Amino acid sequence: MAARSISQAVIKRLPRYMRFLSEIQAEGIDRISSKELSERMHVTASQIRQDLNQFGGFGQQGYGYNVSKLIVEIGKILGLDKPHNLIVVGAGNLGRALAGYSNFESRGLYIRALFDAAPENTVKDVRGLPVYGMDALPGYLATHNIDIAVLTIPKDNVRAVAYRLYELGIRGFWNFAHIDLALPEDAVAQNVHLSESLMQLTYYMKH
Amino acid sequence: MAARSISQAVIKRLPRYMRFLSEIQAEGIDRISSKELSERMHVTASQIRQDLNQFGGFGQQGYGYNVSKLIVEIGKILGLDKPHNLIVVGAGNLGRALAGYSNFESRGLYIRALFDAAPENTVKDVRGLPVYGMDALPGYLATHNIDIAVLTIPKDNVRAVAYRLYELGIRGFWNFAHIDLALPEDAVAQNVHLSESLMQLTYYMKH
DNA sequence: TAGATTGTTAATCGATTAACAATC
DNA sequence: TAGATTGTTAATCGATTAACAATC
Repeated sequence: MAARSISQAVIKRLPRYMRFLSEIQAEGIDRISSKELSERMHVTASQIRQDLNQFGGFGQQGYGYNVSKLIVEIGKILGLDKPHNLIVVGAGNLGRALAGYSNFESRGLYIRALFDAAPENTVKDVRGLPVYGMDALPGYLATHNIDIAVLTIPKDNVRAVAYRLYELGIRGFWNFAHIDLALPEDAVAQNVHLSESLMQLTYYMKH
Repeated sequence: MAARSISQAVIKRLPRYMRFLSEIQAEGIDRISSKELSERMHVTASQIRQDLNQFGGFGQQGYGYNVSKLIVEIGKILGLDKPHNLIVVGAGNLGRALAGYSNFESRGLYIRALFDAAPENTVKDVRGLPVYGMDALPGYLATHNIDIAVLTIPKDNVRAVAYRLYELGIRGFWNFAHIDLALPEDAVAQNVHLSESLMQLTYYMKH
């Protein structure tokens, strides 16, 4: 489908289109023009058309875009047309918070289990999900089709754990430790730096 | 200090400079050239010099940059030269996870209390922080110098709660609900959309 | 058909990189 | 002083916006 070299700016915007289109769909609207969408999203209509056309002509002249179709198409682009199975490594508050996001499932993203160095410390389970010790990882990954690991463990352990998971076949890493995780070519890491977001807030409060 | 209209791209990078410089400082290094820093951060030396010079000449020809000084200067730009007091509204897993980030304090960001619609459900407290009911907000904010609210409550309540907090004097909002929070001119919201980050990951896994 | 709105090219704007004179 | 590296201007690159012909 998508030609090589779609800019990162466009890819960042795609999930945002998804969110707004889902809201619009939930309102029972099934047709929208780039102009209407641009007003809701506070971007230019030109940008919307330009972005979507990187992937193909999803609209229709004189009509606009079909909301349901667009959701499906953007979903395909984002790799959401097939389900993903995830594990959370690190069952602290953050790991449990992410495991509890039930709305991931509406996008085909299923969190299947949590792993923790001290699973016995986990007082309450999250949505009935199992919590295992780290030594259970090889066995679990050998028998379950997991493709993404959510890393919510302390910074110092991340590289080692990620490498171990890579060896066990995981190729997608959603990393919340305060480190830029670098991995072999065939793996992908998305590093989330929450504190950097907070510092942007303090910047804008000052200026 | 900073002239108007520093680009958003630069502001996003500033906290990242902070993180790397702190690491470098922790290694006992107190002097670094833009070239060395660029190799660590995987950006161009040109960009580093260009970015820093938007705010003033922090370096010295033939020498480079003093790490400690640079940390202080970027801290000033980011508004971290004065402490910020925060409350977390929504004491679920995510709220408790953020309240537990002890390393915010090294940047002068102090989480002082949590608030929740059902505070009695909070089994374990976080680092000894108090958890209050929502009706305690006016009294608490009248007697404590809080300037940032961390919103970790369900999407449907966010706008109403944010407006209430705004009326009680809060001007900084770090919002984790799946919504773009819009506020009056004199307030600032930083919206964190975790699921959008996950969808970027699935995109890159597919392509 | 006339009106609306896309797809797409061209123009503009902004951000990044390169280059080098200034200077420590 | 000579060497190193910044600060800063100029060149390049890329992303956004404007405009309009194509077409539903």
